[in-house]
Amino acid sequence: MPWPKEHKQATRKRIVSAAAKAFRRQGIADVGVAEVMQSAGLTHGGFYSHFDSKDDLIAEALDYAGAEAFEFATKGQSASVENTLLAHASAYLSVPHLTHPERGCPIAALGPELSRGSQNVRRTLGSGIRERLERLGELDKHGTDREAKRRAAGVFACMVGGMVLARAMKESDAATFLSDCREFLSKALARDNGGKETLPA
Amino acid sequence: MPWPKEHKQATRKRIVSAAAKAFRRQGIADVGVAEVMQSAGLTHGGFYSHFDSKDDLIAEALDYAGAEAFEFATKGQSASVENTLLAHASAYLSVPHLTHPERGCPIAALGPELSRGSQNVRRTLGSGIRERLERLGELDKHGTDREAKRRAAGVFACMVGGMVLARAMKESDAATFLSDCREFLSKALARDNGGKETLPA
DNA sequence: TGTACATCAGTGAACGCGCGTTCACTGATGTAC
DNA sequence: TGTACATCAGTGAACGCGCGTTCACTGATGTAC
Repeated sequence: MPWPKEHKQATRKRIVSAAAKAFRRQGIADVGVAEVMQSAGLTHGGFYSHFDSKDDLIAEALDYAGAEAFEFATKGQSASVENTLLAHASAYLSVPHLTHPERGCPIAALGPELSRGSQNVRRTLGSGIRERLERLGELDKHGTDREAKRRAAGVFACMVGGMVLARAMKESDAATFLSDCREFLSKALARDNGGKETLPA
Repeated sequence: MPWPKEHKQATRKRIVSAAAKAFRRQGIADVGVAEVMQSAGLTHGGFYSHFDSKDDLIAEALDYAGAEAFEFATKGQSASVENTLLAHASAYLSVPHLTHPERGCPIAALGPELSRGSQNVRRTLGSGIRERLERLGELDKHGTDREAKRRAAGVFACMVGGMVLARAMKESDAATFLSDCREFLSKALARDNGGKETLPA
């Protein structure tokens, strides 16, 4: 082997990372293979020695972005607050996430575009969402499993829709809107937990 | 005037309607001017006597789609239920809406793509959302104005995100997920209204 | 230790294609006489 | 009432461009001797 075995793997990861960032910032259709490769410090010709098609890259970038976004949301939580469902949602419905789609949730940035994608992309998308819903469910185990599942669904929907809407607004309206969404969830969740989920203002 | 004055106006409306449908079904980037014109029964050459650019069409189609979707959601409400915020949200978070993006909410179908659009598109999008939030606020006037505004924000977020997520899932999971979202909102809203907002199962 | 070599990651020109847009034109229409 | 005409909605060929993809190649690398 003339090259160290980790070398190609590292390059591939650089491409996926660059794609995950560019797709979330500009949309998948508006980012070409050449642009991704340039962001990774390469030329476009080499792309097909790493991936079979742009579509393969999309699926892999989606996986990568999902993991990155989860990390981003976890880091964004106030240290003073315990790791609850509401804390997670509040970190998601935040101004840093609003202004940095390229590091944020791929569903908020690309959801409908991904839903219209290939079978391969849709599969990745579907299992990513299922996993995310399970994790959210684990953060809030009050009541029956079915109740926890419903809560996770409603909160996740509010997170994604809140971010999609906030990014669709004038920037001056967006921060207030996000704050309204957080407050709404705070009250909705407080109902089931006797107020335990309420965040400090 | 060699042609009846309503003729060109009617043709223009046919183009806008075809675009509004095609964009929501396939995404804006995947629908060409030629395809829209063909759907309207015309050839692509005539497009620029109606619009300055594809971008102008996008903004107009967005307006058209928003109005159409509101009508769609209003018609979808069960006749037995009074026209409340929850009833509106339940009609939105429905299987017909899930399976017919081409007649549904343009934000659920195209939100992020529109947010990345031109200034013109963003302006239309922003004012459409503000108007929608106001209408939702009018459906539920309990508590202070500020509380009603928060409720409208949270519910709208849950509607949009719920639909985006449901469409991103396997079809077999989507209906249950939508039902979970409706239930979540039902409980969240019941809290403020002493149960008045609860829908029959 | 030094050198010739095989490997293969990455290069860059080229391809076919579909897009948004332009433009010279055609032909259906209501009007003037 | 019938006909010649001006108008302009709609046609379809053509354009430049950027895309995803292919492919013959280059040159940096670890290995064999």
